[in-house]
Amino acid sequence: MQELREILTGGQSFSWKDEGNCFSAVLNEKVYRVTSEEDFLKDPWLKNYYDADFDYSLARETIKSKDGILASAVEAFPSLRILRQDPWIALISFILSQNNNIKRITGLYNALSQAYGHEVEKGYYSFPTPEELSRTSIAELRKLRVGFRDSYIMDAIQKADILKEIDSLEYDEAEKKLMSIRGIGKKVASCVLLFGFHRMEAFPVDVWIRKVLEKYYPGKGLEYFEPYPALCQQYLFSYARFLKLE
DNA sequence: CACCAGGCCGTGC
DNA sequence: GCACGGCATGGT
Repeated sequence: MQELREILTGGQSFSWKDEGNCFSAVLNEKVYRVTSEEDFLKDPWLKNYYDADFDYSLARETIKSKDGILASAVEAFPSLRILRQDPWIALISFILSQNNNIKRITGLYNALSQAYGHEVEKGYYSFPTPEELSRTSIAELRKLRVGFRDSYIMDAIQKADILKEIDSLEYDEAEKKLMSIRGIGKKVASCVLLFGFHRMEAFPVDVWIRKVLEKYYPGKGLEYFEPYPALCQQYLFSYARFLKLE
């Protein structure tokens, strides 16, 4: 449970709710409830979502051998991984994420689900599709307290078809395409590419990563984290928040 | 009251 | 190209 908490509610996905005795999420038109890694492995859809076929133990060994900081991060969060989320969900999630905290991002995610998604099980709402969300307006979004992100969400709805092209594009082109949506800068684009399209070459730099890089990796370029930049980034993100780096 | 949170936009240089 | 303030909201 503690292992799963960081993966499911640590800032890469906002779909999961900590129910106390399990984690639940409305995905793939149903409510999933999990308490352990095995729960992901025994369901085909969840197994893919959990990125079960990737050799994380090999990656961990490689990353651990780089330096003491990464070694400590890997030890602290041994089972960390990159979930394979839905591109649209990742897009809106990380629009909500800017200048915001994880708790409130999750709250807004749930507010959108209740308002525009559909009830899959009593009290459990799916995240709205682009079509469902297109019923909203700037005024309604403001009522849900999304703040200045309202116009960003509206533009993302308009340009949702962009997501269909991303898989066929090189990273830089895909990034540029996503950044043509209002409110999508380099950081949000990298999160969408990583968490929504599983582009493992992504390296999202947020305030926490910025602090880690300044403190522990001054002067180092991102090539230092090859061949697992995204995983290194995720380990450092969790570790920085764990340490409450100042 | 201040400052911050998985940032981005517009402006000025 | 880079630095800066503004931006909605809720928490500390």
